[in-house]
Amino acid sequence: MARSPTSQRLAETAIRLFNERGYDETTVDDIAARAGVSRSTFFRYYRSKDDVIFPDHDALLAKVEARLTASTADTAIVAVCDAVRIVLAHYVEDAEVSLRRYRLVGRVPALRHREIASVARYQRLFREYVGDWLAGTPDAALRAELMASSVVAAHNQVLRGWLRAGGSYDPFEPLDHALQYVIRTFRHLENLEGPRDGGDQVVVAAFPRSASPDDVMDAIRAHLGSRS
Amino acid sequence: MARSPTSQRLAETAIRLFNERGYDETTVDDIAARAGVSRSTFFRYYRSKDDVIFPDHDALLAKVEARLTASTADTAIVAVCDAVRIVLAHYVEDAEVSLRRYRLVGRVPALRHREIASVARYQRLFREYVGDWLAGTPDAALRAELMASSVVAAHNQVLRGWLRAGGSYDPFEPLDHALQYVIRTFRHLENLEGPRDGGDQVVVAAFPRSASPDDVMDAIRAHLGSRS
DNA sequence: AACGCTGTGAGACTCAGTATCGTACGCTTG
DNA sequence: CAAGCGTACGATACTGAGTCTCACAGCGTT
Repeated sequence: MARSPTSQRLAETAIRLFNERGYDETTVDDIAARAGVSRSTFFRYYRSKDDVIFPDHDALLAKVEARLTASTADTAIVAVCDAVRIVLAHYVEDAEVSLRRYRLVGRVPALRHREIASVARYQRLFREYVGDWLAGTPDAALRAELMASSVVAAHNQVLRGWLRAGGSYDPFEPLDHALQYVIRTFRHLENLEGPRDGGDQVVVAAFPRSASPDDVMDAIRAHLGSRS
Repeated sequence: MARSPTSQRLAETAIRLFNERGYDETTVDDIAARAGVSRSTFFRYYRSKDDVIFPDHDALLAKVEARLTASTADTAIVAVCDAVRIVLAHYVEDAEVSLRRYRLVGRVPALRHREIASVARYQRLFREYVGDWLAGTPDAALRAELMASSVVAAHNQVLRGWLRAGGSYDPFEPLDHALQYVIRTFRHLENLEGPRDGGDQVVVAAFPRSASPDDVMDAIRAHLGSRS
């Protein structure tokens, strides 16, 4: 958290060298030497070579968790959508670093794995939160998994687009747009008793005046998603 | 694919040693020695130490891809749901190995990362497939990402449950159940012009006879997912 | 001046992963 | 039978990540 000037310089040197020579071609010795410190010092600040690219993910995860537990949203899915903004905000905050890292990660499989692994931690956090919220309802675990993965997917999609575009616009509008999809998609799932149980379900229907009964039946069949 | 007896013995020895002493405490030398071969031979069959736990993932991915391109489903989401069965089938096929690996992966972060990374490859494959299918429609990339991640999430949820239960039941029924959720949830998204555009949309509504106009309005508001 | 604390450097060590060379075995082909 | 040939394996050396231990310098306290 409290980044010392030394660790700062190490991170900057590392990114620069990775971009110049490539990740695999840069040794920790190179980074340390160029930053004017010893190899020991590097590993004192960063537990591994790739840590220097992905710093404070733990801190960010903690922030997200705090936001979740403090949430006053009336729905789990809304709370999670709200929390995921923190993540995007973090990327936008230092866009420079995010962009450099994005280009790097795209070229180095090892870093891509690392990135994917940290995303999975957010998804897990969300899954557990939603799972607790839905506890006791039917298919709670399944719906929690679906909601969490969808929120993360929406976030990733928006983030990737923004990074590909070189961070040239405000990504929060598309994020809201994407999260609307998710919220609208899962609201009904959240209030549902079960997939086949119409319990206290409320559904809205609108047909063109010209629709024949057969048209209506076809539409209903399509919406029920009858399997082959 | 064509597993030689030597590679087979190496894999078995490795899993046994990992369970006995732990993953980090077992060196490649240990595995090779116990299997009666040299270190060189180990790396001839497996590119890395963790490869011995996750073999033929490439082959499985190819099978899934083949199934996708050969699919005759009338909807992208249905095709993907169909394809994901292959993955589950693969785990079920040698349940013994899957279960041992599951227990191991749960304890070793490095292996968990590896697992997550390979899951991400399926998700990416699905995303690209759905993206091609939806190409040209509004929010194609976003919807593709959501569908792909949901199918994968449903699969993972079912698989984890099955593994936790020690593989004691047939997981395809819960998988169908979960995929029904996904299909029913995303059908309407697939046919949608856009989130706000009611174009040729058909919606079904049902209210209890006792519902007042206000009840109806509240329900509609809730379903529209109006934000804070 | 003795003490402790903190940040740093130095060096040894383990182990994963790569590359190279040598060699034994079994196979065909003349 | 012998000469050649490919495949599988062993042996060895090397690079580099990551861990650990010790030493030392600076700096403030009492």
